Amino acid sequence: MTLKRVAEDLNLSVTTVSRALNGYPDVSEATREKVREAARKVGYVPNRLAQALQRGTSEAVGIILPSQFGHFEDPFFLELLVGIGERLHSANLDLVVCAVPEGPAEVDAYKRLVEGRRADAVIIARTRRHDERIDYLIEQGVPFVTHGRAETATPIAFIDADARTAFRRATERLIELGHRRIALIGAPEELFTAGERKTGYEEALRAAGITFDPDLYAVTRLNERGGTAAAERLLGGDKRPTALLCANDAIALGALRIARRLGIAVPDELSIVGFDDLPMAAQAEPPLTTMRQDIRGAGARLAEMVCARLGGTAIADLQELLEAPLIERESTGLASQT
Amino acid sequence: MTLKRVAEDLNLSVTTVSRALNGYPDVSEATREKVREAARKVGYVPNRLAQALQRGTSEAVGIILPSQFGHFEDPFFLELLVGIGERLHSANLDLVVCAVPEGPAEVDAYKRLVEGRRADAVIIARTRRHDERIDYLIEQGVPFVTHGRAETATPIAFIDADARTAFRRATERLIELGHRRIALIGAPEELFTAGERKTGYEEALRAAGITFDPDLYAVTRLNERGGTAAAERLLGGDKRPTALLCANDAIALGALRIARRLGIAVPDELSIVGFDDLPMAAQAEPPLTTMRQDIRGAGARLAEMVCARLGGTAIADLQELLEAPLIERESTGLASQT
DNA sequence: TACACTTTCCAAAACGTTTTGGATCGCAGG
DNA sequence: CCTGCGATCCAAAACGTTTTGGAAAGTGTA
Repeated sequence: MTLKRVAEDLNLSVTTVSRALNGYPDVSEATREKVREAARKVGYVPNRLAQALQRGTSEAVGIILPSQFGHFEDPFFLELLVGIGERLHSANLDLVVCAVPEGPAEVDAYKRLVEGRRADAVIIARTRRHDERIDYLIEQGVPFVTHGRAETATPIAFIDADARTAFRRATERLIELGHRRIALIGAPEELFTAGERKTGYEEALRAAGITFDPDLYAVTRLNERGGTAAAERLLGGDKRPTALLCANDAIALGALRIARRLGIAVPDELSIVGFDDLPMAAQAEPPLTTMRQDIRGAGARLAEMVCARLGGTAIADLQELLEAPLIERESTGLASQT
Repeated sequence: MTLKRVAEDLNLSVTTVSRALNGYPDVSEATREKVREAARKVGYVPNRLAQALQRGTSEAVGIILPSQFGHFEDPFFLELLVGIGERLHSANLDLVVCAVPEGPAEVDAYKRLVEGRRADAVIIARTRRHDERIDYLIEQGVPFVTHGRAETATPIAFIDADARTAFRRATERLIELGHRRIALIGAPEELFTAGERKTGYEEALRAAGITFDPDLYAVTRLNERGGTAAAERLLGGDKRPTALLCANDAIALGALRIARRLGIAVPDELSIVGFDDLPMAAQAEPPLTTMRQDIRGAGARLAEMVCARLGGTAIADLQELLEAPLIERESTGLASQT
């Protein structure tokens, strides 16, 4: 059902019908009502493509889903996606998703998205320190917002958890509990957030006069399997840490499993801290101490920010750092006296 | 950069440029090369919206993400999404995702998608026995494929795990191991697959001359929390089952947790079986016996099917039932003699 | 009566493609 | 010289909308 057909039925011009439906003031209330009624009755729905073509915008935002993140172990992305999707939907924007293997294909996918005018703006998640996707978008002048920061020449619109502060506080708390040998299982170093987490951890150590021990630092992928691997290495050695700070709840849960397998009591012999506060964290055995991040909320905010960006809001007004408070449960406790 | 600009640069008509790029035979090889070269040099990318409008197709398929499924506990959807997305991307189709709360908003979202010509076809996941989304799409004549079957008047294109056979086999195996009191934690009954699973279970019981005991049947949501709740009920009673068949790995993991909390040894006192074979299943303590389902593969196949459907393949040729083989690990064993 | 101003409507252009239905030219065959 | 034909090219219409720049009719004012 097209505008033309509705217009013919009513013996009006398409112009008038269009303007009636779009709330222009130059159509009488009587005809506006007639038009609304007729449109409703025949089930008229505007053709998105025609609208988009005419307006020169596609009313859609794109996001790339690196397939690697699709894995079960990493529920982060779906949660973010739902947050973004819901909010965009209520703003009457479509969300175009491309799943591509991580690597050069990613930038290509963004290219197809923006150069084919399929999306007015894009969202980037899991930013890397030096991110070609961001470089490309800046160069092209495409509006975008990111979840996570990056090292860029010009400022970008982002939302991010303040992982540095969170990790500093968590480390301070562990020190307060008497821990001295605190290990960090960090994220892959190309991720911007990896540096933040490590910095926060180091700041707290330094403030307490503890020197950073490279043997107490491991890097691994952000999933449970990564956690088990790293924990095996760290806990298998002779200078075993008394506390384990994990980049992720998934990693922390993996570490918890290893501790159990090795017969290390948590929290009596080993304290473990995660990040994210997944629902599973509270149900772990013992319930996991972690830093809370509202991922779905961040997704919703990201969607709002992308709308704002499209509406012309300045980048400087679209940079948000979210607190990630420490939720103390039962996986942390006083350091053992050994 | 538009077709017109390219044409002007070359002193050709837009017609010729268009036809040159699209491989029509009525343009000389010499001009075709010139056009290709010029287009490449100025970075011409066709405007998807204009193409879509003209062709009357949007080159996109839609999928609705019920927000409820976005939850961390249920990684199913993301995996499916990645499978679908990758394959569609390589077929040069866009994937438009809407996240909406489950309920009437779902059908509305599909309406917006198809009536606004935003998608040529749609994919439905987690089908319900009586599914308004499907009814609507059939009525509208919109091509669609589903993950999961449904009770419909006319046949539909679907892909689904053969949960009935899988659950029958699993139950048979438990009976073979000496179990008599086998409980089932099923999915919410409005889901089509819930009935399939229960039927398979009942078939095996009947064949072994065991009568179905309603006290050994619980229904719960398909996530870990659902599993803990249902297991608490089933294991707390006096006529405790010796085996637990779960609709889901997530549920099974929840049940495992409850067994541990109640001090019930797995598998010595209680056998537990899941479904999906999430990566986590193999790493559970003890490693979970489960039925394997390749969700990402199903997603890819779903994408192929939707392409086939758009290409005119008959519905009858697009109905696939996938085997879900039993993977025996250490959460199952001989029935205890109590 | 003429003028200006409002209100209400509309024809036509535009967005960037694809496709239809020729038009033009050169050349071979009669 | 005319006809027919293949090889190239192109103008214009079409897809469904929004927007521009009026036009027509009504209303009050001088």
